[in-house]
Amino acid sequence: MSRTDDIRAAALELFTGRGYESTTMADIGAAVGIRGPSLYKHVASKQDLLAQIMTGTMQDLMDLHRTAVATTADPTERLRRATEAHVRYHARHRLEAFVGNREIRSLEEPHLGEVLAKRARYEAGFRELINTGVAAGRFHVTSARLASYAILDLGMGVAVWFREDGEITEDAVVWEYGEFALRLVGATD
Amino acid sequence: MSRTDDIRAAALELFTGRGYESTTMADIGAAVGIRGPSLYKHVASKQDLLAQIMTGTMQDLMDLHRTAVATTADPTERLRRATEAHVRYHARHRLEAFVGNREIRSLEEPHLGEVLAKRARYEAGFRELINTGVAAGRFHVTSARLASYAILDLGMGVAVWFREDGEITEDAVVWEYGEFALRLVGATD
DNA sequence: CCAGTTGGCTAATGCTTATTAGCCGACTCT
DNA sequence: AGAGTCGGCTAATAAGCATTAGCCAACTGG
Repeated sequence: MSRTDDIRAAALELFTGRGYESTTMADIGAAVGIRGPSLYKHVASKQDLLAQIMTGTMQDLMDLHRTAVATTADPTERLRRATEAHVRYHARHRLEAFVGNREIRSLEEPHLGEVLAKRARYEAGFRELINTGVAAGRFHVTSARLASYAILDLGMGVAVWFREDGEITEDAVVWEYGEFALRLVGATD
Repeated sequence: MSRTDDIRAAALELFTGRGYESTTMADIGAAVGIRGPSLYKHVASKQDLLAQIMTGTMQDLMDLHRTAVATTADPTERLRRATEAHVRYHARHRLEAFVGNREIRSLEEPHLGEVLAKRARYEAGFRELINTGVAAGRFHVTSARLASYAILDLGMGVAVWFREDGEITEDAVVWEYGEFALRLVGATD
């Protein structure tokens, strides 16, 4: 763990707690025991710190989604695994996910476009999963788009309220939310 | 009342689009055709503008919730109506709801405490609704807390993606999300 | 043992910002 | 008409901020 990693971790925590705009380079420096200007010996800029968090988060989510969906063709099982991966990431990396969702407005080009494109593809993946299930007569929803929005939003919510030391474990949330997703789409098993 | 309301509306729109911290008084002034400093002839401060939005939003939500739940004792119907009110508010007043959720970090005391307290009571209302249904054997969930988080998060999501001129109408979202909520808690009707 | 690099520091630079002061024209009421 | 208020304006105030410049001590590798 290098100093640079410490800085990234401190920035992540501060961005989560008070937001990108309200976090100063001096704050980040103080969190790792140095002065604000010294940070520039390790990172390019404050904006770069944000960009790293955002692009890394979307990349991780995409990778997990692909892996989750790769090993079965059954619509119900695919949706369950995709939802579980989604929720598990939002519980386990709640700071990254929280910042990734909340601070898009502070991300500048060219990273903004990249992240938005990745996000659109991620959403499309869920919608397709649901559409396939509906076409196969396994899911029963009026609008696949609404259902996919709903499932994705559930995960984002997890990043907001989940606590590692809370009374609900990560596994409990993952399992229950997987169930919620299947109930949502009216899966017949 | 014209000017002051125009200013509040402009501030709401700008806070939604670029966030509280990134919105300047000059921006808000420009949106209503005057200079930044002139705003102080109508409002006390930028922070006051935010506080009005936040407290007003929570108050409206609480009122709607109480009304929705008042006219029936059936657990399923109560949860459906509460969810519909929740979702309808988030669709119809998406800017208020969006800012209300996203900018809590920028709200200062004493308004912060007030808003957090109201929000806690609002959440407790939903949890109680679900607990009652579970106790009556009408709902089937492992954790009422998880289910209430899930339903509330769905509404917040609506405020993010809903568009008045989109292809999905407010009524469609309200109805479908009401169904989602009942499916989520495994309501037996 | 010394040249170079690394990673700190303080001071300066060049903004941007909320808010206040103080001025003034236009309208209102008597 | 004239006193007062209303609602603009520009200029000043007093910060706060990201980033750069330039300095220096400690390590490091040959």
